[in-house]
Parts: sequence; structure tokens; C-alpha cells
Amino acid sequence: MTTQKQLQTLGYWLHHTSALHKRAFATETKKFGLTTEQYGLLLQLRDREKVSQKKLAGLIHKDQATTGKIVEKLEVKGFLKRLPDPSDRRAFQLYISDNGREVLNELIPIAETLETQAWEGITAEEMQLFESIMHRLQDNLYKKNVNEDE
Amino acid sequence: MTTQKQLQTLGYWLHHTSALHKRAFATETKKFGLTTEQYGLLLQLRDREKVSQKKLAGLIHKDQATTGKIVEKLEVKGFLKRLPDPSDRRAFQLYISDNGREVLNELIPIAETLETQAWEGITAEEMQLFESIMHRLQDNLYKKNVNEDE
DNA sequence: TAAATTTAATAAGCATGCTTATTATATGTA
DNA sequence: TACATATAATAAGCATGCTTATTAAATTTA
Repeated sequence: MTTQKQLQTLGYWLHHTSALHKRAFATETKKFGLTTEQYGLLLQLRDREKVSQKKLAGLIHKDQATTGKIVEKLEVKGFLKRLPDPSDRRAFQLYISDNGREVLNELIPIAETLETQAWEGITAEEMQLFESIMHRLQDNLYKKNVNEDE
Repeated sequence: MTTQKQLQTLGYWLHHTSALHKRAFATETKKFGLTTEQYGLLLQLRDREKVSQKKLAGLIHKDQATTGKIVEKLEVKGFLKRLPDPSDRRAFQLYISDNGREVLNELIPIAETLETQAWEGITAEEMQLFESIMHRLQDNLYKKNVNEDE
């Protein structure tokens, strides 16, 4: 609408829409006290065992330091366990806990409902195209991140 | 690809793609030391005068506290000025500074180039559809944020 | 006008996210 | 084996972003 918006369309849309989604998730799941990031991390652990934090960081597309902080919080809440890696004393082996599975069982339907509501009025074809465009955007942006190491 | 991804498709895509864009912007503009948020805020001030922080927060879709922090950083860097509002002693009137305009003149072409590169291989029609889907997603998510107050 | 309520900005506390540095441990090479 | 290098995790510092509380000033109302 304004000239300004034109100038930062993609960044504005991605960031703003992402923020709206994050806020909606927070509202819906307030009583569980998990952020979208903690939820996403737990999901990755659900069907995996002995994952190191380094490996997990790759799975959730975050850096190791950030991943470590989120893991720490989930451990304090009792939703995952950090066991020593017998073959590498620097590393942990992460496991989701029973409490973690239980909270996921509550959160997953909420996340799915939110997902459904977010896509309301959007056809399957449109979703597919959206997905395909997102892939290309990610590829293009990923190349920019990788190629230009200072 | 995995079951996990299915479960948080939208949140994952929005957040991850947004992060890729933000990192690319940071890489390209490293020497100016402005974040995407600071850039977006300055853009909003470019063609406006006497904007309060409250008003500005609405323009950039952020809360007042966060907006205040970003304004503070831009003021320290000399890219905007905070003058007292003569009609309301609680409020400021914000103005972009000459230095702010100069840094925008450097940043805008970089942001535009990044935008072009991000959309590479995506047709004008696809962009339009993407935009339209984003609008609907935002509408749907916005309703969720507004309607369910506690 | 006086008291109650609202409002603009800020502060404090916490979570994510990035970068750089540190520590302890592994691995590779001489 | 000894030394150099690489690696997993953490710490510290800073920015965004949210929530709740505070302060001073504005507005409403009684």
C-alpha cells in the first residue's frame, strides 16, 4: 500500500506472519508453558534416541548455543533427559521423557487445529503452490547465506 | 518429509524462511550494523514526521516496549531524533535524521537486490498468488490473536 | 475542581537467536 | 607417545520480543 511496504515485502510478510502464528500458538497453549521452539524441538526428539545437541541443532535449524538453552529449559521442566554419551564425554544423548510424550499428546492436536484454521479458505492447490514457492525462496536464501562467507 | 515436519508445516516454514531472510540481510549489510528491524523502523519514519513511539509500534506491528528499545538504539547511532511533544509531555515526536536518510540510501538498494535474488525462478503470477495466500493466512491468524483474549 | 481512570514511555524479567570465547575431550599427525 | 587441531557444549554479551509493573502526565467523571 505504501512505498515502504513495497521495499521490504518478503521480509515483512515472512516475519510478520510468522510472529502472528507464534502468538496464536502461545495463546492456545498458554497453560502448558511451552514456546513454539520448545514444541518443535520436542517433536524432533519424539521418534529419535541418543541425539546429541549438535545433531539436534541441525534438525531444528538453529545454532548450537540456542539449541542448548532450549534443551536446558525442557530438561528443567522434565520433558527430556540428558544422558552422558559413553563414547564421547563431551556430548549428551538426548531422550524425550514420558512427561514430554504426554505434553506432546496434548499439544499436537492444538497445533493441528491452529494449522487448519490458519489455512481456512485456501485450496489444496494453493497450499501446494505456496509450499513450492517457499521451497524456492528457501533455496535462494540458503545459497545467499552459504556462498558469501564474508 | 518426516512426520514431525508435517505437524508444524506452517510455523516451520514461516519461521525458518524468515530466519534465512534475516540472516541474508545481516550478511549483506554487516558493515552498517543495522538489523532488519532497525531498517524496517527507519523506513517507516522516512516519509513521516512527529510520529510517537506508540504510533510507530502500530506501523511496525510490534509492542511499545520493543519499539522503544529499537528507537533507543537508532537514536544512539544518530539515525533518528526524539523531540518532546509540545502537546503531550509523556510522548516523543520522532524524526529520521540526515544520517538516517543516508544509511537508508545505502541499505535500500541492498535490500532490493536481496529481494530480487530471493524471488529468482518465481513467476509474477506465483508471486501474486503467494501474496494473496499470505494475506489470507494473516487474516486467519490475526483473528485467532484478537478473538480469544484469555 | 478533585478524584478516578487511561495512557506514553520505560523498566525488569525471561526466552530466542546470533557471535565470539572458553573448556574439556577427541582426533590426527609427527 | 607428544603435539597440534578439531569438536561438543557452555558462557557472555547483545538485540528482539513478550509480559507485567511503574511513573508521570493526560483525560474523564463526579
